[in-house]
Amino acid sequence: MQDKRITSDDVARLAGVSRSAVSRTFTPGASVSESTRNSVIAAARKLGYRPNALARSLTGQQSGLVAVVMAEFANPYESQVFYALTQALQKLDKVSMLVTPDESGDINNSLQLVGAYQVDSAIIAAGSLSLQATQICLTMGIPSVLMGRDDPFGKICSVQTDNRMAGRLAAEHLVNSGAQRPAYIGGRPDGQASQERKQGFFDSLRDQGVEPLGHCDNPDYSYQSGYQSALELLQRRPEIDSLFCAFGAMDAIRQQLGRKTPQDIQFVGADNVPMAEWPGYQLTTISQPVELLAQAVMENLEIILTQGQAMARSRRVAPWLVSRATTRNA
Amino acid sequence: MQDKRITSDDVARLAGVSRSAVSRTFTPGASVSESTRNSVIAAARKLGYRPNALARSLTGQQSGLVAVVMAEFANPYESQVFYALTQALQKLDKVSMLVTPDESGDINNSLQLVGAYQVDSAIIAAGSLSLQATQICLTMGIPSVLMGRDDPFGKICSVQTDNRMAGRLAAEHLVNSGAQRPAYIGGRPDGQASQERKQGFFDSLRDQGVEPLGHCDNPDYSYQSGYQSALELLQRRPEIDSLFCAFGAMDAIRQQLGRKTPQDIQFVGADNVPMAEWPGYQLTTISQPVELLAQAVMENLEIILTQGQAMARSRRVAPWLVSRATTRNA
DNA sequence: TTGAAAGCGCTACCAC
DNA sequence: GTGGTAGCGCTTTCAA
Repeated sequence: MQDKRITSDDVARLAGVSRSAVSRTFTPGASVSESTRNSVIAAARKLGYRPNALARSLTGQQSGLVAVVMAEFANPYESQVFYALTQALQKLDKVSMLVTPDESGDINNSLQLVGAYQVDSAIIAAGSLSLQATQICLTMGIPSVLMGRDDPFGKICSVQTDNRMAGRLAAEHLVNSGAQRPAYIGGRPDGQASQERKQGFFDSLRDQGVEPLGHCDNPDYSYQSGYQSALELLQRRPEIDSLFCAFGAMDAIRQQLGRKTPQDIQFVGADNVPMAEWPGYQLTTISQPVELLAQAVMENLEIILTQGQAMARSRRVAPWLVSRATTRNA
Repeated sequence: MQDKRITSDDVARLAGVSRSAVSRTFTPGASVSESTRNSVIAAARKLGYRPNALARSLTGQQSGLVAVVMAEFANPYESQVFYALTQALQKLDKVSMLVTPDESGDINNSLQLVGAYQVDSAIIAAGSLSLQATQICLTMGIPSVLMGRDDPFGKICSVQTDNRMAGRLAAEHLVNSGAQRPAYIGGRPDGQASQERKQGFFDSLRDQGVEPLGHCDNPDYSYQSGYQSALELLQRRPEIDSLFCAFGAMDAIRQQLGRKTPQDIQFVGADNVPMAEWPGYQLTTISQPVELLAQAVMENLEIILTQGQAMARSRRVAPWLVSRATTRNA
């Protein structure tokens, strides 16, 4: 119920020391005598004192604020990533600030806004917006890490899933399960991740002596668009017996075309979204190693902040196969 | 590429005015002459200046930071809410800070952390954790708004969906569609929202002369638990011909029990999650009016901040029926 | 090890 | 309407 904010001055007075002493007590690795430290801690606890992070950052310290730029939250994968990032940051006593484009789809205003909060760094995971966001962060002088794609200009480091490996894992699983005529339905044709997945998938198939039967992209990686793409592809090539794809495509084939799994067709999902393990789905998927990605981002952030933007290297995180019964109960 | 941060001093110098003039230019409703304002704006633009929000908040201004306390992101409804809140805050030049419990499920440390950032207020939507969070925010002196439940102590205001109305809408829809033996599968037995929904549902049924056939709760409102509950209920009362429930229950009945819709059984979903409109589902649902809820929260925040915690009143936001083809294509 | 004092960038108050 | 100045809470020299 304390109405007034407790300042270091209050603590100092109660502890009978100077403000400097209080500050030192809360500065890791500063030089304070045991007795001083103890009385300060005691006074601080009694008063419920916490250093004002805003005031601290004004003295040249890091603010502890990290911007997370994301354009999409509809896809559960995105929100999972955001949650994981926030958790990881919290563990380092940092705080995430979500930055989203405004209604017109523009990211600039929002970035300007959080820029005013002196964020130490930015994590850019905004899909199609990421290039623009990267540019803006660079000109604002905010050290940044990209997620989910490379920086085509090679200016900043990135963290992403090893998509080729994801493709290979999917291919191996399908072939091991007896697939003979596999196909791929991917995301945006211009999406780096989708391209890499496809490449890994096809490479591995050929290595195993299986000829991939076809592939198609879906314009925006949405459920609907995957649904459509799958219908078209399967109408063109009805002999396809297995697919590496996302949920939309799978539902289309099972529901619209009435194909049964695994008798008629087999699937590996491209995203280990929570839905994949629901009783109705039980879909074998390639995991998106969200926590590991977040961890890798934290490590790069650390490097960037202490040694500079140039010292951080891009990183790939290995996904793995999550094997589940592929049959639907219906 | 500018490396040094631009301060109001820089702008003042370039514009040939004082720091005060710069400050006034960026203070809505301050008194500056047109000519001064213009030259300041020009200089600021040229330098890429934005007032430092952290420094500003040190002068007694509001920080513009708002904590959003949430315990769950797995449920797409939660992340939708967070996104909507962030967007709404951004529109008011405010920034959201997500606060989540740490790995041990404790919210205190996280709250302490963001408390150090002098948040102006907190939005508490943490389900089962919200009572604890509310308590902590109160003792830290952070004005708060609850989402999705009432404060049992009546200390702070809340914003929530009108759950009784949701229940009534569902009942009317089912009866209009010819339902005779409806049942309800809800969330946590202790959950206020679920209880209210049930009450509205049953009241409306009785008003229409239809006797509800049964109901059950599911312990944690998860997909799995709804799935189980539905199987049990339907085994006990196989004559049930319609349900107001969530996804898990619906999938269980269609897939596990093989009941067809709408011939064998009809559904109204309790959440208008994105999935509801997927081609595979096309489920009629009660909307969760997320944007309106966010808007209502903003309005309460405004009241709290300007007139004090006590002046804000709890608010109910009306949901509506989203009617879709209830048949699955399969 | 300690305290006094300067200063981070900003706004508010005060004379002009 | 305008500029000087004090001060927000903190960390960090610098003497002691």
